[in-house]
Amino acid sequence: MQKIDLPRAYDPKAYEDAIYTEWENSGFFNPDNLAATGEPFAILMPPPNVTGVLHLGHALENTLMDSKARFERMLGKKVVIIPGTDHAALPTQARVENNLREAGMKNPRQELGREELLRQIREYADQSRSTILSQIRKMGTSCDWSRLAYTFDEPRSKIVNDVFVRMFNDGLIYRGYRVVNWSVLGQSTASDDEVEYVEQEATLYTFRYSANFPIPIATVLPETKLGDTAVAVHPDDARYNKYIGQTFTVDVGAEKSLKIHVLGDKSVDSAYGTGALGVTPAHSATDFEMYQQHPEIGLIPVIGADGKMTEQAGKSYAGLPVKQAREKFVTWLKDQGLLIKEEKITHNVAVSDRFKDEIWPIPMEQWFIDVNKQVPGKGRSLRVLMREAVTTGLGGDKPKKISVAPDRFTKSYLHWIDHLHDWCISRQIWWGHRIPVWTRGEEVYSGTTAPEGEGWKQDDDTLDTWFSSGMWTFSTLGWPDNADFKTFHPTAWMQMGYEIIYLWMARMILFSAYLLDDISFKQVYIHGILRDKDGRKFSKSMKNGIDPLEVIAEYGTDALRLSVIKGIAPGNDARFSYEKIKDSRNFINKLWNVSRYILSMEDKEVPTEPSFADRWILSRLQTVTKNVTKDFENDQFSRVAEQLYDFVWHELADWYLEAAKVAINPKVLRTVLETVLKLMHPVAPFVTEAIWKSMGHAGKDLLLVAEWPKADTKLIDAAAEEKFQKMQELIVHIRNIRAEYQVAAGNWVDVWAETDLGPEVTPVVEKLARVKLHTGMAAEENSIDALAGGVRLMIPLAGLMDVQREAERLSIQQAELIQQIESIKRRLSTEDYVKKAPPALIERDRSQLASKEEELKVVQEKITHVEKLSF
RNA sequence: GGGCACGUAGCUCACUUGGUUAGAGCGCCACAUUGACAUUGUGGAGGUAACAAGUUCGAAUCUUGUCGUGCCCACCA
Repeated sequence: MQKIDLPRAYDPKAYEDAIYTEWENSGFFNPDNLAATGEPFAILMPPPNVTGVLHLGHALENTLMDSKARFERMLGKKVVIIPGTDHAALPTQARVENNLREAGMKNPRQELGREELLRQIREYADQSRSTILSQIRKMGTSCDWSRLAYTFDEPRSKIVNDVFVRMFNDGLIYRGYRVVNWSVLGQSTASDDEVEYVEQEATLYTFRYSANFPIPIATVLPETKLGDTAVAVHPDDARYNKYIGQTFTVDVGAEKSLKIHVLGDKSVDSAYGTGALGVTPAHSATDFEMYQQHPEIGLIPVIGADGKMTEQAGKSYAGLPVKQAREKFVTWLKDQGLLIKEEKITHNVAVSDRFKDEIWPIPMEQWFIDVNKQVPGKGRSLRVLMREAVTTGLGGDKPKKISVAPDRFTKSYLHWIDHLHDWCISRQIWWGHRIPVWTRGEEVYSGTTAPEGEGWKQDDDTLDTWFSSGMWTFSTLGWPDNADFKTFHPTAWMQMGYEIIYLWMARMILFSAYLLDDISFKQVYIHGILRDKDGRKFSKSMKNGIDPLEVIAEYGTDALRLSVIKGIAPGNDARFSYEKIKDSRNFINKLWNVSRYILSMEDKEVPTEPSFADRWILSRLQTVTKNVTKDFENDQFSRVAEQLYDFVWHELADWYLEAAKVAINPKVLRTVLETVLKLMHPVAPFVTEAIWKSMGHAGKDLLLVAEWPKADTKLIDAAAEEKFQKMQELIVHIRNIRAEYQVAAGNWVDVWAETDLGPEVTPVVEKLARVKLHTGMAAEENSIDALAGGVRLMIPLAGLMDVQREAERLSIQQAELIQQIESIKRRLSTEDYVKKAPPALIERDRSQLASKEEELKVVQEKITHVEKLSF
């Protein structure tokens, strides 16, 4: 045996960093160094937010996109993964401000001022960014670092401004006075998608505005009622519909009176509460819509951006925090005898997903993208374009259709599109792209730079962070003139978690459709989220987080990669546990040892003819190659991992390597190993590259760019597969029959098994018997004879079941067989079955029946035998 | 309230167009052990496929209903 110079166990730490550096230095991460004839294939890395460090979800994403990219690269395509990060405007500023608050600062914006706070945020973001970039390297992602992008860098910012100006000039961006989601703590708006709902106990107050007002109403927010301008009732409600159209003047005890119009509106549920709805246009999005339909009712903002009551709420309320105003108003209602009922209910409170404070609907001037207006030159609205991109293709052009996998997410996307409101893109925070609009008196100018002349003032607001991420697929490629843009857009493949379909995917579709008249990517793969072993989300507060870097340090990157994609179904959440990582680590080690063994056999002589075992493994390898290729093409990553696991462990290692010990064929061993390494490289890049190198591949002959194997149908050998399978059955058969002889033969059993497999098989059976039937412990006593038509073995009795257990097992087996036989007989005597079922099926039944009857006979003989033994 | 999923072994999950005896990993039990690998090997136990009805020669798979679980959206006056 050749000296083995590889360690007994694979140690990832000894290889990973060096291999990554070698890949990087090879230049093959950059598509410019790949064959120019290859089909372009671009994947844009979903840019991680610079709000912190990477977690397991990022490990999953990196594994998915990198596996896909490595597969496509080996197919010969011109592959690029463009890495990048997202400045994540509001989340990042929120994170830094929250940190400052925890450190004792009351109002960071006031205390630090714009410049200093921005400096601190930038510092935090830069640090987070560099951590993230090194983590991406650790995960083995084969991205082209020369194309690194950042949503807030110079080229990206320029594109953001260009696009804004263009949309502004096209009339798609407008400034409007609307009710928006306002976070008092964050001092900024939030889009609908940035609002979470938390269930809370609250008091529902039922009251009348005044004694002369005929309709009672109910509310959990009494203080906002100081801004009511109408009451809406269902037009068919006999109790109230006589008042529709009337206007009442009511005194609400705040040194002012309110004019309340009574409106008829079909959306009012007359069965809920009092059956009437107090309309507060300024502090409810739905009431605001009602106001837009009936502008005559007016709008009275009573809560200000500072979370306190405004002057318009009345003198005695102005300046009060809302909670105090609520108490004051309720007390007043009680004193006036207007409060009819108080009851505890649970309801959903809107909360900012970043600042965690309660969201108040407040009317304000904000910037919006109009999703319903016709896009100049296209004759269709953005909403329609966003719909077309996943249904008919843009403008009915089929190649301009995005395929979403799994398809069910298309449905929820369309559902969302149908309920889409204009997108509020302005934020009142400082970290982000400043809105490129300048005003001077009544003049408004939008441009990429400040207009000429004195007295212009730039808008103070910044853009929603998704405004810039929505351009990611083309801003990274250097739209509009860069060669990359022409080569790689639309990008080939995209992946994301289902939780950002609306936030991100929708916005990418929007911008590409509007600006490029194209889709942003051809395929999108939606994945679920990783949960802990009990199905809970990973979160800081639960302290159940798993740090990918720690996993990598202990188990290696390949083990991490395998464990995150094993057992995931597209779009479904998956559970993640240390058991999975260990299992993957063990498998990586198995592959390592398989390779180590194969490499130690390199100097063995080559037999003149491949054995039936050689032909078997080569044949199986073709099937596996075919299936793995297909699964990669269809993004069935989990199945890729499973198939390779089964093949390497349970076919190659468990059967072939043992069988091959009889007649070692280094050439076949090497072919099989090389193919396996190629097939596994996309999911386990490091260990495969390490083995590849120790096979003598050097310099630029990297597995990274090795050619993907093609299944060779000439090597598919049904005869060899059948022979091998029969041999496996023979081993099982021998194991089963030895029980009959155990007493008769003492410590050793002399087993005779008939077979028509021929003399070639005999030595293999003997070899396998050592492993599978525990004959190895006394090999010299083991004897085997290759007799005509059979195999004769001496097998030790250690480890056999006791007679009683065997008897029980046999009687169960007998009962099952009888049942099965009867069921087949019953089926075969069904007229319809015989008439309608495919003939092959009936044939199968017949032969099965025969073999089962045969089996039953054997079992019954055994039972007789065991019964004798038990005396 | 509207929508989308799901319910398969103790646990986590597969089963690609309905067709042999529903599979795998973990866990459990028994056995083995200087040979590439204890990060190992060989076996075993364990399932009325949530329940019910229907379609079919045949259903885990298709239809309907019931029960249960998860998620998304809307609303919560």
